[in-house]
Amino acid sequence: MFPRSNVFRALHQWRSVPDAPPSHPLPPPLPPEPSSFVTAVRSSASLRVLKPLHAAVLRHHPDDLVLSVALACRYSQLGLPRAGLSLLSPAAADPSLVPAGDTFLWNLLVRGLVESGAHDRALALYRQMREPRGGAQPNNFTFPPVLKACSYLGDFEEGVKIHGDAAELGYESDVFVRNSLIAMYSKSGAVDTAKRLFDEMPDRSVVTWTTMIGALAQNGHPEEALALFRRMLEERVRPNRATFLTVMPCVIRCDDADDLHKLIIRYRLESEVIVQNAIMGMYSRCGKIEQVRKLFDGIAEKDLASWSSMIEAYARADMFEEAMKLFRNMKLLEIVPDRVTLLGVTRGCSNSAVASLRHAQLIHGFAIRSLLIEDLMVETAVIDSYVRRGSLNSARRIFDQMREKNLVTWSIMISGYGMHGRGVEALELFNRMKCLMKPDHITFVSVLSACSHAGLIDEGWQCFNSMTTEFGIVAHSEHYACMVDLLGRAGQLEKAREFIEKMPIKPDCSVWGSLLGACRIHPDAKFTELAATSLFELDPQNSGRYILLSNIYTSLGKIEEAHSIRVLMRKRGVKKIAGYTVIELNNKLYKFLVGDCSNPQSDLIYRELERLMDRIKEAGYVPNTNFALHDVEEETQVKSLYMHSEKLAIVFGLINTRPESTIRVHKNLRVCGDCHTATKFISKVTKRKIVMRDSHRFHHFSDGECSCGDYW
DNA sequence: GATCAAGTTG
Repeated sequence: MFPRSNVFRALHQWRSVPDAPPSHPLPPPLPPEPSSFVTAVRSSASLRVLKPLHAAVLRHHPDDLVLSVALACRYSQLGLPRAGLSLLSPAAADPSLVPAGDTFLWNLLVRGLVESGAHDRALALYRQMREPRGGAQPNNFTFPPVLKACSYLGDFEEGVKIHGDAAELGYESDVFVRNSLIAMYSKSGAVDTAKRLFDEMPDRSVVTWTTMIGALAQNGHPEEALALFRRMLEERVRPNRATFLTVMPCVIRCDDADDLHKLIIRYRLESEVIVQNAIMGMYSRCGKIEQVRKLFDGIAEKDLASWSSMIEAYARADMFEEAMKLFRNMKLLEIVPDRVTLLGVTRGCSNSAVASLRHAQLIHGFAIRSLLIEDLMVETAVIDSYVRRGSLNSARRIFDQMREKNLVTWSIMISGYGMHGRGVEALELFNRMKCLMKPDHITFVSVLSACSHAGLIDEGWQCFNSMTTEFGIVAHSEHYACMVDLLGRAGQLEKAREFIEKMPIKPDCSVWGSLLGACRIHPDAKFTELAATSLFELDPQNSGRYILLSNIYTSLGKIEEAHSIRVLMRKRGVKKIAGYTVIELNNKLYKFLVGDCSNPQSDLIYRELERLMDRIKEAGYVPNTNFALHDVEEETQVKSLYMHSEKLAIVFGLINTRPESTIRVHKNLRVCGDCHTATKFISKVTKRKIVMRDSHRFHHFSDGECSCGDYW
C-alpha cells in the first residue's frame, strides 16, 4: 500500500530539490513509482487533487499505460470523461503500442475506453484483440466492460456475438460475465433470456440478484421484481445499497414501503442521502406526502436530488403551491436548481388545477435565464405546461423554434392540439412527424384521442389501421378506448359493442368508460347496463363513474335506478371528490366550491348570476336537472345547478375583467353537462370567449358554440 | 471487473 499522503510528500520533496539545494548534498530522492501513483489517482477525491497528479504522471511516467487508464477512469468518475480519453487515444488508435499477448493491459485499455465513454472504440479494440494475429486472448475480465459497451450503443447483435465468444472461451458461467450478460439482455428488452441465464446459475451473488430485479423492474414487471426481492431475502442473500435502490422504484403500496424502510434501517443504510432520496420517492409514489416531507426535513445534508424529490413529490400529490414555495425557498438559500428540479416544478404546473398561465410563464422565464431551456426535456416539459395552461400558441412557438425534437415533444404537441379540439392541426403534425421518426404507441394515443376529441371519424380509423399495418404497433386498451369513443360520438353504439367484443385483449376500464361516456350523449339502457357491470367489477372505487351512471339513469327517466346507484356508492364507501373551479385574476387564483360563499364578492356574484341566468334563459337555455341533486324538489334542483362552481367562477370573471378579455377557468373534474350548456349561452349573450379546462380536455366557448362539439 | 443513483408524453 502507498498511502496517499506519502506520494504527495515524495512528490513535494522531489519537486523542491532544484529550488532549495541542501547544504550537504544528498542524492535527489527518486520520483514515486507508477504503482504508488495508481493508488493516489484511484483515491483522489476531486479534480483539484487529480489534475496535479496528472501533470506529475506526464512528467515522470508519460508512457505508462496502467497509469493512463487509471487516470482516464478517475477523470470519468469525477465527471470529465473526455479529459481522460486523450490519454488513451494513442494506444487505442495504434494497438501495436500495446504488447501482444498481454491480456491484462488489453483489458485495462478496453475498460478505460468504456469508462471514458468511447464505447465504439472499445468494441473495435475488442475485435482487434480477437483477430488471429491480434492482441491477446480475452478472459473473464474482458467481457463485462465490452458487454456494457454493447448495451450503451444498443448494439445487441454484437452483444449476442460476444456472448458466443464468452461461451466458446469457457467464461459463460463466470459470475461477473454472467451478471453482465443478464444486464445486457435486460437492456435489450430480452427479459426472458435474462431470466433463463439467471435461473441456470448455480452460484448467484448479490449483484446477480440485483441485476435480475432491475431487469424485471425496467422491463415493466415491478410486481415480479418485488417478488424476486422477497425470494432473495428468503434465500438469505444480504441485499446491499444497490439492491434497495433498484427495488424501491417498484413499490407503490404503503405496506411494502414500510417493510423496505424497516429493512433499510436494519441494514444500516438509512444514513446515506442517496438512499434517503429514494425512500422519499417511494413514499411519494405511495401517496404519503406527509411522510415524504418528514423524511425531507430529517435529512441533515440535503443534496440537490433531495430538493428535487420533494418538489416532485408535491407535484405528484397535486400540491403545486407547496412545490412552487419550495422552489422559491431553495433559490433564496442559493441552491441552484438543475434540469431535474425544473422538470419537477414544470410538471406540477402542467397538472395542477391551481397553477396558471402566469406560472408557466414564470417557469419558462427561469428556464431561459438559467440556460436550462436549451435542454430538450426541459423545453418539452415547458411546451406541455403551456398546452395545459391553455396557450397553444406559446407552446407552438417554442416547438417551432426547437433545434431538436424527440418522440415525446411531437406526442405532446399532437395531444395538445387534440386536447383543444383541433384535430386537423394534430393530424397535420402527425403526418409531418411520420416522415422524421417512427411514432410509438403513445403517439398513437395522442393522435387517436385528437381524432376522437374533434370527431374526425374516418381519419381516426385510418390512423388506427395504419398503426399495425404500417408501423407494426400492437394496439393497447387505450387505443381501443379511443376508437370506442369515436364510434360512440357518432352514435354507433351497437358497432362499438361489436368492436369491443372483437378485441383480441380483455377490455379494461378505459374501454368500458368510453362506452359509458357515449351513453351520456346517446342514452341507452342496454349499453349503459353493459358498460356499468364491467366497470363496477374492474374499478369499483371510481366515484366519477357512479355519478355519470346515475346521471344517465336520470336522463333515461329511471329515477329509482339513479337513486340506487348513489346508495350503492355510499354503501361501498366510495368517496366523492369535491368539485371545484379555479380562475386567475391579476396573478391571483380564486377557487370556488359548489355553493361557495367565501369570496368577499359573494353577494354580488349571486346577484349577477341570477341576472345572467335570466338572460340566457331568454336566449333559449333550459336548465338540465339531470345533473342536479335528486332527493330535492325541482325548483331547488334548479337553484342547486346555479350554484355549481363552474358558474360561480365564470360570473366572478365576468364581473372583474375587461369586456373584451378571455375568461380562463379550470375545473378539477369533468365539466358538468348543465354548466357546459349554460357556458355556451353565456359566451353568446356576453360576447365573451371562455376557455375551460376540465380533467379531460379544453373547451373553447365562443358565440354559443364549444370547440368540443358537445361531446367530451 | 458486474448491479443502483432526483426525470418530460395518454
